[in-house]
Amino acid sequence: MTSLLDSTKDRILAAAEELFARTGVARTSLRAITALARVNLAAVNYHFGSKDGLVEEVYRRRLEPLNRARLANLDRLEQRARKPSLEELLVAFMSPVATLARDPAQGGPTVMRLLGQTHAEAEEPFRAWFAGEYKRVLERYHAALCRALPGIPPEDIRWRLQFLVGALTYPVAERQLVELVSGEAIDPDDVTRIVERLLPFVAAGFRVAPGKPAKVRGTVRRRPDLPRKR
Amino acid sequence: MTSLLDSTKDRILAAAEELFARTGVARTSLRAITALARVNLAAVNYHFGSKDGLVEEVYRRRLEPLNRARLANLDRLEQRARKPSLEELLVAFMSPVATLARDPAQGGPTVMRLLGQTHAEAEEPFRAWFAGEYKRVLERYHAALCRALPGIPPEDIRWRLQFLVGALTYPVAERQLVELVSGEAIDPDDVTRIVERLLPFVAAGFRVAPGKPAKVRGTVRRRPDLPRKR
DNA sequence: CCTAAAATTAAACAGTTGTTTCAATCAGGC
DNA sequence: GCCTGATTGAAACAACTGTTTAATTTTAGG
Repeated sequence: MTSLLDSTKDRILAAAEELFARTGVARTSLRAITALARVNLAAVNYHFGSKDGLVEEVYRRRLEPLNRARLANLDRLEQRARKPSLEELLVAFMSPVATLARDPAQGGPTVMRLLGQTHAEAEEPFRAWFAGEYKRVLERYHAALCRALPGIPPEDIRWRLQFLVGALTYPVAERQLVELVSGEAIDPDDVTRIVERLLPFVAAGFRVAPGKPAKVRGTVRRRPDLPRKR
Repeated sequence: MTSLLDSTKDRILAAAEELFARTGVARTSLRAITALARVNLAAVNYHFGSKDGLVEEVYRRRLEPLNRARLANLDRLEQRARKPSLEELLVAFMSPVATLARDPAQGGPTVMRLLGQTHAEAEEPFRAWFAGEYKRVLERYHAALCRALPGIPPEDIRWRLQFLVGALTYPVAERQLVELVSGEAIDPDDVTRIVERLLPFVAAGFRVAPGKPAKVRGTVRRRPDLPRKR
């Protein structure tokens, strides 16, 4: 994975990405990173200024191409003659994730767990940048989806976009947990399969008429404080 | 939120939950917790043995009632005469989340971010317990959903359950980010609204015929390494 | 009221964290 | 060759981490 010819900077990025994805940013020390990269400890601060600088670079390296691809796909769909279908829009949004996971040079399967951690991990000011970029993408897709689904209120489409992101991010990022629960091991290349399975699911969800605010009655009963069995 | 009459143990749990949800376990120090709880530093190790012990207790306190409610709801549906509908099953699974978020005594809105962090944060051996409990719940719902949807292959239902969990967890846990992106502030009580909006979405997704393994062509183009503008 | 257990306190522990320093080494242009 | 700037190296820095100690206070039962 880490070629011996790679520069110090590249080796640090690769090692950091690997460890961030595996254990999270907070639990990963610079010493663990530099040891894995076979690089001097001070190299991180020299090349990236600080740990935060490294974190930002690690994430930016993966998120930028992802967002760029999503916007490029949308551009391509919109400059055609006929207006894009729901399925085309969903594929345009989801497929770059599969592509990233398929290409080792762009992070490969590892990058997916990294993406999942983004939401939980991100701290200011990196979070601000991330949210800004992300917002741009979601806004454009929201507009396009509204045109493709004139029958659905824009507010519902906004929520459904969030559902889509959740449904896409979770199984792809939490591979480990999903495997444990489902029993079956997940092939790294199967991010593509996940997207294929997800497509009809969310497409149907986007098209359906939104429910009127019915009451979803809660059902968690309070328990009197029983003596806890240990 | 933290009553002055609460015991030391309760105050620690409340403070820890608050900080874990806000910044994550790894980034939360015992000193930050004990300061917020207005309690001596050593109290954590005295009452919970270790930080890990505290973490486990914090999560267990919220996850146990959630899973218990989900199973109880399912029991109730299954011991009726007619077999439960898809919507009934989905409500049984989702509504406890809304109930927890509505009741401050059971964690209130804060607990939702905590749940979202569970997946990213959990470390062994706590992760093992969590995955085991979770698996039991998902297995039972999987079986029930298969009966309610005899036309859909069990494997697809398993995946769709994962999608459901993702779609439910993400917007509910990442309130902060969702707000930032969508512009509109989210009312804490609106976890109920989220569940209401999510219900028809996932119901339609569960019912639709699974797509055949069509190719979802990737669309992330590699870029030659342009000089990075700084 | 006395006493034994439970709970709280302040202080120190050893280990790890990100960062800095400064000398040593490397690279390429003249 | 030599020199200048970029890079690497080993060591130390202060700040912070979870945990432990031992003395003290509080609590409850006879």
